[in-house]
Amino acid sequence: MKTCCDHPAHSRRLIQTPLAELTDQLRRGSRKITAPRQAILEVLRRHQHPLTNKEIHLALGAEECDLATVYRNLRTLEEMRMVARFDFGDGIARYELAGMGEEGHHHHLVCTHCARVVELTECLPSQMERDIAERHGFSQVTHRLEFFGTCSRCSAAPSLSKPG
Amino acid sequence: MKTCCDHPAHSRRLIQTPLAELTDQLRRGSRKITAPRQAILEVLRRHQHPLTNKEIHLALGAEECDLATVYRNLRTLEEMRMVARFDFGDGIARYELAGMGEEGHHHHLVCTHCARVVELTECLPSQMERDIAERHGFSQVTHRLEFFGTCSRCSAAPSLSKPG
DNA sequence: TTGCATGCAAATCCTTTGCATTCCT
DNA sequence: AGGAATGCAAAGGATTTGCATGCAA
Repeated sequence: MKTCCDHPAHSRRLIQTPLAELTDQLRRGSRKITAPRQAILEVLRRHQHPLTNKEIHLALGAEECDLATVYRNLRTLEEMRMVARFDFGDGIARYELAGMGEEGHHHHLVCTHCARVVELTECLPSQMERDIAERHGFSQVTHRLEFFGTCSRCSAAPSLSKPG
Repeated sequence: MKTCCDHPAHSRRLIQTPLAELTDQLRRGSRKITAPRQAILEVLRRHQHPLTNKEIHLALGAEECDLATVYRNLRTLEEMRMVARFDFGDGIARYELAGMGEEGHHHHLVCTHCARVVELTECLPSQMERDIAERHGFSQVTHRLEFFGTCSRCSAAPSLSKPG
């Protein structure tokens, strides 16, 4: 499988939306194209696996902006649906560049020992969400689904494994 | 449907494991039967829908113990699998008394406007988890699944709805 | 008796916010 | 120009932890 970056702990198919298209989305949302914003989008484009605010901030390197700006922008980008937020159960928000519509939707399998993350293509049976919405009179129903377990490396050497 | 308490925002089937059985589980886990511990279990038994640490602490009433003790106990109970922790995406842990084994496993449908919570009986296709585990060489795979949407009351009067 | 559990207070960590300033559009 | 975005510092809120004391086994 083609991997998104050097990080051996992650593997997923590449989306690689051109930066120009991302800035267009900002424009269409009446958001200003600022240096921090572009830098953050570049980081997300380079590392297409779930990143925390802190990790994004670190990855900015020379393009560094304030950590608060990272938080503010990720929130904005989430509202604009340009990024997707994931919850791995540790109380820390993680973000990924969102694919267009349905194509982008996916879930993860997370190793609870070494934090290795595998992107999954599987999802719920398509009618399940609709059934649940209808049965309980809810609208605009979405879901959050993540899998957790122990990866092969960690079951082999429980204490030796390190992320990456 | 039989409801677990007066709270109109929640409805679920009752489990009502006897307190004696719960304290037995503590004993089997070599945990001491203390007043705070029993009081917390009583609260969880009375309100069988997801509660935050703070809510549990409030519900203790006269049996009040320190909030830190609530946190410590919920963590312990989670490790012992006596309670299940849920993530509703707001960064606050919520707990429910766990049913025995498979029977207890369930998911929720949460209204993102008024926080109404509906317990669901639906779950993933039973082989899906096994397939994913096998395909990626993971063991002991579990999952977290929650649904979010707008309940009928909130779509009718978006701004008037209040929890409960 | 013996250590696990608790209370209290302080510390952590993630995240948000107020405000003056900067800078896209 | 004018409003949105940023930097900086401080605040907020959930959760954890150190330590002396208390209590179940």
